[in-house]
Amino acid sequence: MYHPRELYPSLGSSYRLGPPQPGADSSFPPALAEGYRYPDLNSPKLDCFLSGIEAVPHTLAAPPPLPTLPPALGTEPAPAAAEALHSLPGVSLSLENRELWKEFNSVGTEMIITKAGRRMFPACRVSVTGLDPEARYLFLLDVVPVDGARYRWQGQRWEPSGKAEPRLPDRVYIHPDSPATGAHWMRQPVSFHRVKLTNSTLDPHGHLILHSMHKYQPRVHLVQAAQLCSQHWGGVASFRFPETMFISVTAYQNPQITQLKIAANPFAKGFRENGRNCKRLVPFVHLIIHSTNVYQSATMSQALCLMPGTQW
DNA sequence: TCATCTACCACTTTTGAATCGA
DNA sequence: ATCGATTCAAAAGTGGTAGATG
Repeated sequence: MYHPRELYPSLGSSYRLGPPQPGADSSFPPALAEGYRYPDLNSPKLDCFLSGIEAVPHTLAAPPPLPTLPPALGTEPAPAAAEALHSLPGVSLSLENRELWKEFNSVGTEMIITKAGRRMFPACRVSVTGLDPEARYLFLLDVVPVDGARYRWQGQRWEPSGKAEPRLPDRVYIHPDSPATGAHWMRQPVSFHRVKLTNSTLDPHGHLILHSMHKYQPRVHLVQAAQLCSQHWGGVASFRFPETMFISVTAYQNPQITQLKIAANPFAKGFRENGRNCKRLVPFVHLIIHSTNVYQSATMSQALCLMPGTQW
């Protein structure tokens, strides 16, 4: 498996999202840095959806609805950080591959969904601090609609094009390490790269079911509990990161997203250079791939925007 | 006619079993 | 007998594309 550090050595090992420390880089506002906690997400509600564990061990029934999310992709300011009613005091989450997400979000992230299930790229990868090293926790991820609209690619940008499809039965992905001790979760970043998205409403594999051409927001939930089916919860905290919003598609609409995926995803190397599959790869992206120095001096989106005479 | 979806392709990475040597 | 390193084939994950679908 790959790691952002391997893809972008210049970015370092993590991207702090917590409130800036004195003297630290203050380019990230605290509200954005903190993620977001949902005030009405509490233990009893989570208890009900965790009772749905059946044949698919890592997929659950619907989580409770959460407060209104920003309606636009990457254009709204981050919500102010809010403490959950039954939160885990002192616990904070940071998005490890935040810079990569920001690159995609600046263009308008799209995620392919297929009948068989498709992984997310970038994947949600988070670091957690403030857990009780001895206590046991569950790490969950779900994806919820951002608004009530269906979207259409209009050649240059995404625009609402009608009412959203009826909301599908929500599913929750449980990180396979769950339950594990706080020490385990804090030891290294927690990756949800195995999460798969599908548009099959009858999906039997436990993938997260989405509508195509709709805008979604991943959420990460942390639950203190000794077992998956525990009836006793020590606390719950939920987080979302605005830069991880995306529009689900069955085929990429924005060519810039295609180029970013090809450039950043190791599995798409076959489309980068040489070989049959490099037809659509533009020259400047070749430059980005082959020259670490070029990428270090400009972000991917900057490079794409600066590409002279490039037709997308 | 058009937008969207599906199946298949070639390519790359990941995974795990088998093998070997210390 | 055990352990770690290496090798290799199969499985899984990519975007592109042609054709199907509504």
